[in-house]
Amino acid sequence: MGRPPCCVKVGIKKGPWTPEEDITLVSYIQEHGPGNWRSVPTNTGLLRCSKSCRLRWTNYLRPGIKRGNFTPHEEGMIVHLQALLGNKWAAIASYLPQRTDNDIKNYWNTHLKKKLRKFQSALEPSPMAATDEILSDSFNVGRKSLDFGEVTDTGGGSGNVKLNQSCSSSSYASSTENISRLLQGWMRSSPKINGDSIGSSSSAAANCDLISHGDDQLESILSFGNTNNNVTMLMEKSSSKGTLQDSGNGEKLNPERKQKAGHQKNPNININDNDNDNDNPPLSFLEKWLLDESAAGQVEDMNQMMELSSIF
DNA sequence: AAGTCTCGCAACCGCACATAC
DNA sequence: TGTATGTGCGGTTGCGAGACT
Repeated sequence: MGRPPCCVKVGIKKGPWTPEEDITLVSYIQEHGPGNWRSVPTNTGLLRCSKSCRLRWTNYLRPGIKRGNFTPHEEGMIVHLQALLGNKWAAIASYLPQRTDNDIKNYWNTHLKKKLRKFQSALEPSPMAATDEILSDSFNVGRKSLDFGEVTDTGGGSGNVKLNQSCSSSSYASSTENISRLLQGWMRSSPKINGDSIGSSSSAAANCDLISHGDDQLESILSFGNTNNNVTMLMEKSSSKGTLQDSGNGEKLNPERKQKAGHQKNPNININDNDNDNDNPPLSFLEKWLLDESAAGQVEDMNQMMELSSIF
């Protein structure tokens, strides 16, 4: 017996959300909090299915969502994490609390994947390599940093880069941003809504406690791209608290799915709060590695980049 | 100026997983 | 134990805007 649809399709509205629908949804969530999505359409009168309401909230209306340009540092983190975790967008998004998995997924598919592919073909020109493409592209292997968008070296040897992208929010996006902004105060004053907590430095890394690993750990991570996405190697070295378990046979890796009690999105957040109530818990090795400007912000080492991009 | 093409993003779809009964 | 239900996730699609011819 197949799983029934999440909602009766008849009379369900599809397509883009209107500002009025957004306001209705936000007002309801302000009053009742996120969750119990099944009841949202009936209680609000929205002609949307529950999944659509949840998606609209988590991907667009949820407070704290950052839209627009991805910074070079964010790009670097995404590249690293994608090489490390594969297409586990929710897990990757847990490291970028202001970005949604959908945003990251879209950005990867439309920008980063393309650029990494070009980068790889520039480094490993095959007989069939599209030479014209390489020549015409602004990508330059000899440059100090990857050309993610229009990256300009600010000089001074600092390694800082400026990113000039032409991303722009639509006027409608602006209106929903305003809706989100209206919610900021509510989020601050209301009891913690675990699934939507943002800005915490604790994240999925809390699940894979990699603190206190040495250079060999880094070596494992860096060579990850050549291991057919088998996380076992990495996790073998982690402590017993590690909950990322990938048998290398496609078994679900995402720690969120192991922590769905209470129907919380991103349960990784605050997952170790019982151990340490400090608002700024020590960064795990992985987090330190990811947040390290020299590693994630500019990707200086071309050989390292080769390994990361070898998954393509 | 008009038609066509390309690209980016919001939203949808189907499946997987957890839980309640 | 099996079924129903709720939710999360990743892949894909379709539309609109801008670029191009």
